[in-house]
Amino acid sequence: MSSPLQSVQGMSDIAAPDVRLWQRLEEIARATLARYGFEELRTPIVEFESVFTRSIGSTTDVVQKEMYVFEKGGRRLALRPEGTAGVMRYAAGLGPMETAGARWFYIGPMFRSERPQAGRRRQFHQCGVECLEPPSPLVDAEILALQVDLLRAWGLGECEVRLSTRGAGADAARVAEGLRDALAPREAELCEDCRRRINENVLRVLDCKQPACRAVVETLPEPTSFMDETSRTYLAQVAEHLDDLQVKHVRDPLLVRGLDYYEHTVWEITNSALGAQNAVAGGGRYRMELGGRELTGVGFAIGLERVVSVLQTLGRAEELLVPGAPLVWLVGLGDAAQRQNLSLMQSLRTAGLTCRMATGGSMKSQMRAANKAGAAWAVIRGDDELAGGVAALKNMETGEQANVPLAELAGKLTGAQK
RNA sequence: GUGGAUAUAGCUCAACUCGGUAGAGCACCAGAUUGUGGUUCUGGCUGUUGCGGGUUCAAAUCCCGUUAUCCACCCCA
Repeated sequence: MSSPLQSVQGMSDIAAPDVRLWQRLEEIARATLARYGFEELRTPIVEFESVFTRSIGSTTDVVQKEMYVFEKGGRRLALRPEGTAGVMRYAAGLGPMETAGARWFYIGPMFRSERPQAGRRRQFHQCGVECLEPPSPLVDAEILALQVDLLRAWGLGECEVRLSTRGAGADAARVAEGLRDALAPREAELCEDCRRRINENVLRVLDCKQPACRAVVETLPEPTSFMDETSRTYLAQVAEHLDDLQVKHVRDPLLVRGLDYYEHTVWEITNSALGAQNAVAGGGRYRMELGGRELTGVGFAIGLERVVSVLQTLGRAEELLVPGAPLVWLVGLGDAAQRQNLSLMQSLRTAGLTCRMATGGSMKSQMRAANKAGAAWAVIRGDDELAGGVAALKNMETGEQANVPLAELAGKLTGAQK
């Protein structure tokens, strides 16, 4: 029986101290993305189901078995399983002039009903970008370089960029047909799944891990060999620009991306610090039709849980955190002092200080609380101090203590903070 | 969705194999001549053994179910 105290499977709370790392990662992301000219776009978490089925593809696993779908007021709604579809739904409602040079980014939760494991949650978080500028190898390279730049800014170590192309226009159909023809005589050698994939989604066969299937795949012609010259040239230019930008990458002709809307350049970034789910990020160029408008763009998504996981494995999470402001702890002896400390605490906060107090307990227990909270200063007041219009200010690190006139207290503390 | 492992105090774990109503460390709280934290010493508190059912005189322990967690497959970030 599920307890009302448990969170839903695969959906976890992010509490302190971890949440501080998340905040820092988001802060770094916003600063980095701003330098590339991206504006944040906050789209709803719930969309009409069709927004996803039409763009991601109704035969993909993400849509078929992983999407949270429900009905409300006779409408089929879904929790977003990824970010691009919602952004494109927004873009499709704008005029061509407004989308022409659009650069948007998003950070937020996504939902896929998969079995949780290392690096996989049912509610997970992605940071992604969408760039709707006219297709160009220059833009693709820039976006990929941005992604690598961001991963570096977060402090991830070695990441491997695998690059490929889906081909443009009719190429996708030609590749599928070419692969089917090549596979047809060898169907008997393939696993059950792959025999099904030949018709449903032939690219998936390339991705199969079964030894028998791999053996067959290795003898196949490269998918790019079925493509038009322009697709191959486009990929070569992207690779050249990446070299110019000193972004290391490897060609991986077998790279398959799961969503239907990709065309042209696609890539995936993996990190060896992760377990089986070693993809930390992915991206590519895409095209989709929504509401009678055709939209093309290039974008990426980064799995934040996986970034956090890499940083923790590498032991680099700690160094990302910036220390908080010094804490001032007010200690009061007796009801009168406690009451006046409440007001004093507020005025210190108005002066910009970070303050707390305990509402009860002996002086000893209040001092213990101050120490436990990591306070830098203790402001101590009892009857003597109240009568003298002073407070005893104690440096919790050195143990030094001196009486300070109330009027000078805030100035002294803010001065000590520098 | 499939498979394997796991679930005991706030945390990390012991007791389970060979049933006899749960222990340790850390943490927490309080004291150590009455207004001072961190170290030390002394004392104290803590559990529907995940949940539900079954077998038994007796279940943390054996059996079934269920929920969650971890890991892998599938797929993806």
